[in-house]
Amino acid sequence: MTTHLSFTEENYLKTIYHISDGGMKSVLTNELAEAMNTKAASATDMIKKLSVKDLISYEKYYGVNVTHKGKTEALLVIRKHRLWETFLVQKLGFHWDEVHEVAEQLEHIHSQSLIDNLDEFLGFPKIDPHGDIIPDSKGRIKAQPQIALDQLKTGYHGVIKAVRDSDSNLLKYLDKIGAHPGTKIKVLGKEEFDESMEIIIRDKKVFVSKEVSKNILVTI
Amino acid sequence: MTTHLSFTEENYLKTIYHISDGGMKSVLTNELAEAMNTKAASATDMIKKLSVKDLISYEKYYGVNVTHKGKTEALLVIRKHRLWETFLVQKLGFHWDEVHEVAEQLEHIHSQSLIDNLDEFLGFPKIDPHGDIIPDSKGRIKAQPQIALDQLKTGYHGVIKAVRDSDSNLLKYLDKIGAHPGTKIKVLGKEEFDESMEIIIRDKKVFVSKEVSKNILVTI
DNA sequence: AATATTTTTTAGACTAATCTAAACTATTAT
DNA sequence: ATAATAGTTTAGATTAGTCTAAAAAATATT
Repeated sequence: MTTHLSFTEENYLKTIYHISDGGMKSVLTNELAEAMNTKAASATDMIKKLSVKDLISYEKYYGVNVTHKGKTEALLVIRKHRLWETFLVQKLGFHWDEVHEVAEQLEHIHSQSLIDNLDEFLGFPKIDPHGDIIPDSKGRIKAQPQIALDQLKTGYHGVIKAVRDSDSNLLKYLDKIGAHPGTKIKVLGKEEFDESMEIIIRDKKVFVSKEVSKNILVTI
Repeated sequence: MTTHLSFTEENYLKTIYHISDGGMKSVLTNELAEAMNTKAASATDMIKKLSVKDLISYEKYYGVNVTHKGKTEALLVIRKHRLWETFLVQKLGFHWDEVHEVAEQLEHIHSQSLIDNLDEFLGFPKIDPHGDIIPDSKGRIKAQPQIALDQLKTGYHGVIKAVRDSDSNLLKYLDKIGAHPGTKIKVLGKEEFDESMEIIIRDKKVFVSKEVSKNILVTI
C-alpha cells in the first residue's frame, strides 16, 4: 500500500503539502527550494522524481501540487510527526517549543506497528501540542473551520485552536502572553499603520504584531 | 564532544564493536563485510573513513579494532538502541522478538535531550529486554562475569543474564521453553556427538542445541 | 622454496541528493 | 512589440555509499 519513500522524498512531499495549504494552491519551484533550504535546481530534480511516482502533478514551468496519493502519503508523515510531538511533550517532559527538530527525525522511522502502538499508548490523541489535528491511520484529516487571528474582526471573540509556525521564539513568546490552544481571546482593536492588534487574553490586554496574529489560528 | 557520524558510519562502528567482543579481538575485513551485508571493498572504504576519524585503528591487510574514542561512540549508539528497546517493550507493548529492527532505526536519532529524557522516563533502567546492560550516558559499561551456557559444566546451576542474538526465531523459541533473563537453570548433561545439552528450566527438562546454548549468557 | 589459494585493496563505475553556471521560458515594463 | 527581468530547467560536477573486476599481499600447500 504505502510507497516506500526516502527520507528526502518524504520531506519534500510534506513541504509541498504544507506550503500548498494542503493541496489548495500550487507551489512554485523557487518557493519549494526556499522552504527546503536548497536551490531551485535541486527542487526541479526532486519534482521530477515525485512526479514519476505519481505523488505530485507537475507541468514544466508551472507550479506543482500533491495528487490524491501524494496527499495521503504526506498526511501519514504528518501523522507521525504530530504523534511524536505529543509523545515528547506528554511523556518525556519536553516543552512545546523544543519538539519540532526531534520530531523531524522521528517522523521518518518506518514501522507501522510502532506508530499504531504509540498512538494507543498516547490514548489516540486528536490534536498535538500546538493544537494541530493529527491525521488518522488512513491519512485522513477533518478540516476545522479555523481562521488566522489577524482576520478576526474587532469586538469578536475566538478560541485559539493552533499555532501555524513551529519557531521556538514565537512559541516562547506565546507562552509568555498565555496563548495556548484552548485559550479564549477577544479582539479589542487594530492599528492601521502596522496592522498590530490589541486583544484580551486571560483577562489581560496585550498588543500583538501582525507577525504573531497571522500565526495564531482561531475558531469563532 | 560527540563526533558527528552518519547513519552508516554508526552502523559500521557498532558492528565492529560487537564482533570484536567489545574490543577484545580484531576484526577482519571479510568478517565486517559479512556482518554488514556488504562486500569487502565497501568495508575497506569505510575502514579508511573511520580510521581517519580516529574511531578505529587499522593496519593494511590486518584486522581493525575500535580506539578508545570509537569504543565510547559505539557504546553511546548501543545505549540508545537498548533504551529504545526497553521503551518499545515496557511502554508500547512490543514483544522482545519484535523490537530489534525498529531500534536499529531509532538508535540513529540525534538528540541528547531525547535520550536523557527517555532514560528518565523509563526509570534509568540497567538492562534491556534481552538482559543486556545499558551503557551509561558517558558510554561506560561494567562488564559482568557472564559465560555462554555451552561453557557451563554438567551439574552446575546458573542464572540466565542475557541473550546474545536478537534473531526473532531464537527469541520465540526461548519464550517457548521459558528462558528469559533472570530464569534459573541447571545443566543435567551434554551429548558428545552434537554438543547439545539437557538442562532443567522452570522444573522442566529441556534439550537445547549448541546453536541455542552458545547464545544464552549465564552467571554461576 | 615455489606455487596455489585466500583475503584485502585498488580502480573504475553507479545512484541519490546536492551544487554552480548556463540556457531556456515566461512575465513585466516601456 | 520588444527588451529587460524573473523564474525554471538543463548540463555537468561533487559526495557518500555501494558495486564488480582486477591487482596486490598474505597464507597455505606441496
